[in-house]
Amino acid sequence: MPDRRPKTRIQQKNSEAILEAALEVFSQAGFRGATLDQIAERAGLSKPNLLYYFPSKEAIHAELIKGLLQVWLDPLRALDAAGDPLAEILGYMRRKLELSRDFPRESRLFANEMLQGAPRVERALQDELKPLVDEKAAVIGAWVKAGRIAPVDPHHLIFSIWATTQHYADFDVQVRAVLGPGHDPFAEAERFLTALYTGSLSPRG
Amino acid sequence: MPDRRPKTRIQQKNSEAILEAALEVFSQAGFRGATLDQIAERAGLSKPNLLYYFPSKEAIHAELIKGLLQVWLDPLRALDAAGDPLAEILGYMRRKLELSRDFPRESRLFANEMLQGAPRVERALQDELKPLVDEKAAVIGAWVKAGRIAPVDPHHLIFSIWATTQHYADFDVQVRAVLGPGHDPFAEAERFLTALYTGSLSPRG
DNA sequence: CTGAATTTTGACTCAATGGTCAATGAATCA
DNA sequence: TGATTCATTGACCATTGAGTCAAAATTCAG
Repeated sequence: MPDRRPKTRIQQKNSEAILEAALEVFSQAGFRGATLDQIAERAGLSKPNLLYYFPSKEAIHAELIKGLLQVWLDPLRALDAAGDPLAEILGYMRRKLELSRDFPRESRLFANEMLQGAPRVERALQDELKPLVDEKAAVIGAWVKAGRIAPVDPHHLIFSIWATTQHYADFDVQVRAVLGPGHDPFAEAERFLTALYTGSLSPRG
Repeated sequence: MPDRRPKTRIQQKNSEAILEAALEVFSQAGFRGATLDQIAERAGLSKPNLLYYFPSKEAIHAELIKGLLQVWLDPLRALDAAGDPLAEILGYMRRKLELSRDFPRESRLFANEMLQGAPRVERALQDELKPLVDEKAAVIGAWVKAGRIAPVDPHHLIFSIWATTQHYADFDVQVRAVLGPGHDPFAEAERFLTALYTGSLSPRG
């Protein structure tokens, strides 16, 4: 069995192909909806060969999920208490929206996990997500207290940024069905959300 | 085989029990993740008995989906061009949030469907959702043009209401994990979203 | 070039799952 | 009460899907 760190070129290449294929399939069908055959086919491997690289379906999924939360949280980590409040929050929104645009499959994988009740990430939510969000919510809370932005609940402000940005990845079909052709949902979303938060957060609102 | 309209008391009762159980299971596990055994068990029936009432797993799911879009769109239909702009939009947000609170399983069922690429509702999105949204977007657009609310993209305003309200049903686990105990997410959300849209939509923003 | 290590696969197993069916057990109604 | 329809189920079946394994093919180091 190959080690965690792929050693040979072949292992490197095939592991990547498997994860890429698995991301595609899991994000679209959910964990139970995905089959190893689908993943193997998309990766250009036979099923037994796929199982030579990963011990189980669970393992592939776990590997995919592992990095996910980190990437998802990075933009929030970058929110700087020393910066300009509105600019920081808008910057966070923008980075999150870019994630949705550039990694929609990752977003859907995560959404699937949440819908299923987060059985495989609940721990991580408690141990990593909550502390970070609490920390940044405190930063925002301080801005509010100092009168530098309008009074809002920091936690729910963060939720609203998550919700609005991820919506464009997770509900992509719906968004496009409603807008019709000739639209760039993400570009429009950036303009709209900038206006939304600017209007709402400016002090003395 | 029983007709569409249940005739006897027994058919009435069992059909309902099946749909109720199926909603529970489908919304949590997705279509492929759900099994007839799970549904049958939850409905208190044997699997063959369940299949006496519905011809297939597909049929149960279809029946569930059928009514869904209507219920989902009702709050938007109620948005009144003759009313006060801000009050109408806030009212819509509030009704949508109540749906999320009172029917989270329906919300998740719908979200599952969207994540999967909406294979079973794409037609309905085109034929029913889009026209209605376009109509109401035009109403909001007229309010903007009249200077009665701040200039915003009506379609994306509606998207943001969908996103923020459904988030509390679909990502319930995450919301609760982050907030910790002692919170009423929906009550807090109502306050936050009211402030968000009031601050952002008030004219001369 | 040769032997060892790595990679690939055909042929399996075993459990789960959607669905069928004939037979049995209730209701119901004349 | 007896005949007829409705409801329920145990025993199946076919397929799919996760995972195994020994053997074959390929790669690679010396």
